Amino acid sequence: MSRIKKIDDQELLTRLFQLFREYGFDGTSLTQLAEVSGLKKASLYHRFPGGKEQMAEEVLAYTHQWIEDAIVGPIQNTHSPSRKVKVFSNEIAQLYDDGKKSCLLNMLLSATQSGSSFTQSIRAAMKLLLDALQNIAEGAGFTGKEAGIRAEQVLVEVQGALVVSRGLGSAAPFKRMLKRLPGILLGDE
Amino acid sequence: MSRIKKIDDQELLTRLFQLFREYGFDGTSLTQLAEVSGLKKASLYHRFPGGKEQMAEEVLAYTHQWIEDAIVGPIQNTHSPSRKVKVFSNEIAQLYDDGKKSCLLNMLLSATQSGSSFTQSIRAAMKLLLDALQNIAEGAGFTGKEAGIRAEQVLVEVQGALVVSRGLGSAAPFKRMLKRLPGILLGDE
DNA sequence: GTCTATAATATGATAGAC
DNA sequence: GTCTATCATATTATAGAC
Repeated sequence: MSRIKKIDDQELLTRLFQLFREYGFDGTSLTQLAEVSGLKKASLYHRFPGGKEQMAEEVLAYTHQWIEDAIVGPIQNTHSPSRKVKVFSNEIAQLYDDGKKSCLLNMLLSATQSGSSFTQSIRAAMKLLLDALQNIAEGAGFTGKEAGIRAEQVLVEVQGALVVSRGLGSAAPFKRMLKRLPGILLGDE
Repeated sequence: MSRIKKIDDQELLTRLFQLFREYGFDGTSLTQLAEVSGLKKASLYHRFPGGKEQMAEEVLAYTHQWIEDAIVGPIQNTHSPSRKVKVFSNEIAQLYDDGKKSCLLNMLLSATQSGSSFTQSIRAAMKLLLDALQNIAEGAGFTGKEAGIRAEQVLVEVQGALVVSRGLGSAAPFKRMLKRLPGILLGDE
């Protein structure tokens, strides 16, 4: 009971991710992080010598990877623009549990330690999403510039719908937002 | 130097508001709250016997009042729908400093203590905003139901633009969002 | 109404055994 | 790689003087 990992890196990051995205950086304590991971604090420090800040950074890196694997890749491998929109919608509906769960990027944006490296990672993740969305709009016939603006509008709608749905305690705004996405990205208003 | 207030209630709440909206509930400490208010911790507890939680609650109540005074009222006293949109846009552009500052409602949505009364106040504030926005859309000729949906979309766009603008470190998404508002509320797409 | 002083607890973090 | 035990500090909060 010592030289083998009680929990593998991916499962560990998944658990930490869930805490950070629910309570944010300052709202999440080491005690909580230890509880959900099934590890003692000292063991967490063995895995993350940089402490809580490193945990959040790695969770952000993990999220970046998730965007590439679940969004960017599948969209690239899909030909029809309208099916690309479906791929995107389905993935975020699952990730955010139909608007009931919040976005890690928004939650970590508030962090007190935010002066550090979170800012970069959040920006990079958003840009990754914007690129994928712009790809869709360009496939639908929009010029690069116009496609970029529509991609931005979609990211705005997604983030906003998450805030409003949680604020109102209703999944309805998130679901209505999903219905607007094809019109924005494919231009069929 | 004892029986008179060093800082009046309104100015005090304004200072606390700025802290909570920048760092959120868990990210804001009593030390910080004491610093910005110019009061010692014990004095803060004299003004807010319920401690930090009461401070946040009263800041939320103060925000509710602000919405009524700066948004709901002026919109009711404006006749042209297109001018109502301008009133709304100008007020939020100022409140959020063109997208550089975050929304208190979003920040307190994350609070650990959120199980308590924040949830209600946040919901009430959002509903107040939705009513004002729906008023605009109805004035522009939309039916109650359609006006409600457009009001919701505007709230979503505002909240989302704040997240994206802060995430990307650019005011551009917020400004582009402002330009979309007339089209959504007045229907001139 | 504000202050100094202090308490009680929680927090992020480390030392060292196994 | 994980654990128990512990530390130093920061946090929320209170007592009591002026």
